[in-house]
Amino acid sequence: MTAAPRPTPAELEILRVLWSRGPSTVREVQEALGPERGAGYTTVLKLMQIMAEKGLVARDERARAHVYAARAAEAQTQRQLVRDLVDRAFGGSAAKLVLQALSGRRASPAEIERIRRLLDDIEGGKR
Amino acid sequence: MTAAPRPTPAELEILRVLWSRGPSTVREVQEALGPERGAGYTTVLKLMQIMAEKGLVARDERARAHVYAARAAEAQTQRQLVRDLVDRAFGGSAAKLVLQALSGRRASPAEIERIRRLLDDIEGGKR
DNA sequence: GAAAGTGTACGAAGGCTTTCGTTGACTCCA
DNA sequence: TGGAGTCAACGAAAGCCTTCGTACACTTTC
Repeated sequence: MTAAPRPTPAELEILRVLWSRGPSTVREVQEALGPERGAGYTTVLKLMQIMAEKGLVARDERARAHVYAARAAEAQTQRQLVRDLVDRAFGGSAAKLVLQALSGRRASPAEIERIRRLLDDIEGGKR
Repeated sequence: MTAAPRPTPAELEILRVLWSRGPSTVREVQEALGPERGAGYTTVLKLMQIMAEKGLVARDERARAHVYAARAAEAQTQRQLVRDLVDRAFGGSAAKLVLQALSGRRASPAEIERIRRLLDDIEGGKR
């Protein structure tokens, strides 16, 4: 099992369900996706089968309804996606992306405080 | 002209050339992409023709070698891509993306200062 | 035990992205 | 005037993503 590839949009939706619900069956995921998504059962099944082949999810086949679990942690996948966007659209500058994300979008005071503290950490050496 | 769609990865590479060079011919773009990309001339031509159909670029056909120009400003496209990632991977929370982008990546002191000022602006009301 | 329900597996279709070969038009000389 | 070079246009191929119909296996229920 080499490095898992980047999830496609539909795959990412499924991963988000698995991250929030924990290990789940296909039916549970399909219902959690909600009606606005409207993906049929076999569509979700096929996607999750492919995800298992790709190594994005692990499959437990002991029960009749197989149980799937995300293989990478949410934060790890997010990091990968952010790095990808930074490289492709911001010439490798994470700071440019941050500026773009903060302008045009509001953040709560608590979140701003967290960001400030993170900036302090970065500036103050790796400590 | 409705809203231009999100550029694909290959299209984004071409847009980056157009943003940095300004209006350019296919040959200029193809050469600017560099050998590590290795896209053939007709490949780049086809991509740019499709981009013109999609409305991602404007085409000036007065000269024999048509001149293409990006239709959306770089910042606008970046904003679109960031919003997309925030929605798809961060549940709509831009702050979460920012935290993810800043950890794991270094930023220069000058950039950190710019981010701090932006946070001040946000916190201080729209002033 | 038959029928209904629930599950996996398989395959195929349609659309999009990327790639490039080929063709025909035009231009620039020598 | 004819050959070399440059260009746009077109079409097709290959691969991936998403969707779903169909088939088959197993379980539950009457």
